[in-house]
Amino acid sequence: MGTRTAADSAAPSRREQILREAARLFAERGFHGVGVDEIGAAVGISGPGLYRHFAGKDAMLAELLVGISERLYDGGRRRSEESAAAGLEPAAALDALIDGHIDFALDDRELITLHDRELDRLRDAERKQVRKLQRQYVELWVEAVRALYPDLTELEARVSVHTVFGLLNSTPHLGGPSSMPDRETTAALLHRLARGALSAAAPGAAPGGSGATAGSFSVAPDGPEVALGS
Amino acid sequence: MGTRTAADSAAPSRREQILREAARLFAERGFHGVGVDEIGAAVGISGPGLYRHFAGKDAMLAELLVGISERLYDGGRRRSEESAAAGLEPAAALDALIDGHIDFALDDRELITLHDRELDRLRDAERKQVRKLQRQYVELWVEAVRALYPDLTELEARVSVHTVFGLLNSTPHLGGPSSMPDRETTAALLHRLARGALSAAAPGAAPGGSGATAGSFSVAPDGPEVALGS
DNA sequence: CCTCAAGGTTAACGCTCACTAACCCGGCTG
DNA sequence: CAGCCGGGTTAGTGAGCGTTAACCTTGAGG
Repeated sequence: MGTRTAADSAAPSRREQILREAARLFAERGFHGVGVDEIGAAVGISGPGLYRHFAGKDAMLAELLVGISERLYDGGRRRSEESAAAGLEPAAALDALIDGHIDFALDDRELITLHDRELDRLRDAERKQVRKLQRQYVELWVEAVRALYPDLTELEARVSVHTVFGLLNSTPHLGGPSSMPDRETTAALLHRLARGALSAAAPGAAPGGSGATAGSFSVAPDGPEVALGS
Repeated sequence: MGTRTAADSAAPSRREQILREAARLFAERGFHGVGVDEIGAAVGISGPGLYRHFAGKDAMLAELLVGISERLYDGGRRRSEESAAAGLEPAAALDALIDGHIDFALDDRELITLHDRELDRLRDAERKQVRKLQRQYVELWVEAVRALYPDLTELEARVSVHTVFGLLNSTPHLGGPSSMPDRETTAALLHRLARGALSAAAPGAAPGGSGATAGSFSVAPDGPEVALGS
């Protein structure tokens, strides 16, 4: 391993600078669409100078993707543990997960893009590592969702969680800030969308956990509330 | 362009065979990750034989992407027009759009993957064409959504539609049929999730944002009673 | 039978691009 | 001052790959 763990956050430290620029370029034009010379140029050095910091182009991608998955999973686990420790109700625990993911999706849109676009360019070892972290992250969500909506089957919960990831991860497609409300408003909207989707996942048409906390569902002041009964 | 319109559906006609295999391979390993020799091998001919049918590798991708966007938009427009002609209520019109998109997402998962992964590999002309079709398709949805939820601002509706696309288009990430219910069940679940998300888009109560109590976010209790299927 | 076109084949070319080799230089440290 | 070493540099190399060239086969038509 490198002698350097990712501890220094104060100084951008070249290495991190390279990673940041590489992430941006990879997300913009794809892993194969970016040459090492470009990455070098983006940080002021030229071409093969990168090999003083990384074993190769693949290594950069690997470090990026593993880092992303770790950040996502660790963040999710931390939040889940905090929720459990604080004895929060299931709805609040799920909200914490959602907010964490939204922060990530809004702050690191490029990483989101990379994460599900270039996974298969990795070597077997690293790809398995990333997949494992992804599975664990999904597991956190599935547990949180099923705690709130116990009527969901395992499979339904899993599919729902995946699609909600798709929903939240669509931020890169939203275009520049010109076509998006300000950050806080967007985050709130994303949160409502995600919660709305999950609350409708149960086939019974009666969303809302029958569990301990069925209470907190109040809303829709001017809700359209279509009586859709055809 | 080609003298051949897409009329012959009876005979796979080599050309379409090539397109189908190319789509599969591109989706699997990315445009740059697939060589022409592989595409040729997939249809039983080898390498440069493809150039009897296409001007180049780019041309295959272009035809695929333009075809996808056209199919999506045309299908959506047809359904919208039918809904309007039949005098259906807004909810039913939106349901029609959702079902159309779900059919597409379930039947042509690879095309979905290509559609938002390799768009930037196109020449300016074709990329603009695809983007235009995409915009028009989004417009259909935005109109349908706002007809049903008039309280949504234009921006909110647009963002919500994009995220719902992200939700529906996440089917490729769901893994094989082993990790998915049967088609009909999955379609119904996706429909509920999409409707649930959209029904929660309107800013209900406190946009307290990140914060505070999670409960204030929640969602209309009786969400979409999906009138699906029949 | 000759021709012609459609649809293949293999060989080769040329370019891009990741990576290596060889060299260089400034700043610590002994 | 010597000497190492981290971090650059430029030139070169070799593989991969899209594309072209030249040639071959088959079947239909006058």
